[in-house]
Amino acid sequence: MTTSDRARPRKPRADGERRRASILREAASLATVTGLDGLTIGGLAAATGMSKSGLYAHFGSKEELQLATVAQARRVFDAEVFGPASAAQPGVPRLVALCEAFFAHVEGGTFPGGCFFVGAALEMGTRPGPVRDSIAAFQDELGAVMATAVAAAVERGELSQDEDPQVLAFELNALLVGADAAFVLRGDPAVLEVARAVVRRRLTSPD
Amino acid sequence: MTTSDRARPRKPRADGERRRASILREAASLATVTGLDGLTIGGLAAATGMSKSGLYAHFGSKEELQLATVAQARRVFDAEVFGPASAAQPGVPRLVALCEAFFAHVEGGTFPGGCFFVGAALEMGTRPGPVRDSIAAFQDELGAVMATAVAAAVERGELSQDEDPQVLAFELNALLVGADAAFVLRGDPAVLEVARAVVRRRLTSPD
DNA sequence: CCTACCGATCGGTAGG
DNA sequence: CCTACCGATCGGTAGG
Repeated sequence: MTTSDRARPRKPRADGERRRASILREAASLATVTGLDGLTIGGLAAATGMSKSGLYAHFGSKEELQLATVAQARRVFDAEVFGPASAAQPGVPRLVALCEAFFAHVEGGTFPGGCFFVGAALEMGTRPGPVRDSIAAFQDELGAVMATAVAAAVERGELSQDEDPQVLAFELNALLVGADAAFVLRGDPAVLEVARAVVRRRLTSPD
Repeated sequence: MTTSDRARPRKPRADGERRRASILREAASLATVTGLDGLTIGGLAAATGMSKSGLYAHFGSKEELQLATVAQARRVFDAEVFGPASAAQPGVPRLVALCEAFFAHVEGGTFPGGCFFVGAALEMGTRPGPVRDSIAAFQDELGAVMATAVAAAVERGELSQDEDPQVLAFELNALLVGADAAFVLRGDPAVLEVARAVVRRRLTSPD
């Protein structure tokens, strides 16, 4: 608490924040190709035109960089998937919007390697630590959002009373993961069209 | 074609073949944790008690090692999944057997990182080359096996005439991939039980 | 944020 | 199959 704390109240390191954000956008993209572990300080330095030690000034260690990259990917997912979904009516419309937004997110090429969290889940699943925990926390949230939307749909009579929220959430999640994996491997948007049709039929015809 | 070719017709380098096979079993296991790219000559040497140059004597290059590792994983998948499936009756029984064998393969812990090909598809999808091609070829085969079994089930009247083999094959594949991803991340067999129930319901109740 | 550097490990080779 | 080695790159640090 020095006097200088109040002397310059505006834009404290605003450039540094912007720089950090642009580094993390690059990091999240890179990680969908190389993996979170294959994301290298030197490689990221080259991609951003910085020196390695410049990156260490921002992130301190590789693990901190990985965690910041996961947080960045989460912000992107919020903006491109959760956002559009929460704008839709609760119940089936929200479930459909969530899946459609996911497919658009994957197809739109935000990340070259498809959904960040699908790749990260497979890569980090067997590697205990804070990075894996942050991926698992995201998956828990996604599952909870889906299960909540399913429960709302059941309450509104849009889905059968027999529908188990956890089970249908698993089914839908699997369709997203399966579509992402197939699209990344083939690069063919047709698989996303198939996935869209399956989601719509599953949510709009009788169980 | 020298005389020695016929002088020792039995067990030509049988020890070398056995050694190679045991190296590849270790390589396939390791790769489900580290990834095919994170599979390192030095790391595999340490895991097998060999020197790095000993591995180069067997495989020549890292890419050759990766291709041989994919081939090994394929042999395991044949033995543990395709084998049991082909022993079942064509149609729905074979589809169910294929999925059940897959879940048992994942749950049984053959590989610490779950299904080799799920992780490999996500990892190699954005990295063109012969290794990715071999992964894609496997996925094509799995899809074809499933679509063929669906078509047989439709012909036998076990599934609705409206069922599109390609679409249902995609659905089932997604359930396998989604179950593998969730099981690897959580380590909880309960997700496989959910997946089994979904598969059975999808294949035994009216569409 | 930089240059310059550290020990460790990478894929791969020489020579046996 | 081994030891011994190559240049390149890894994560990270010193000092500015």
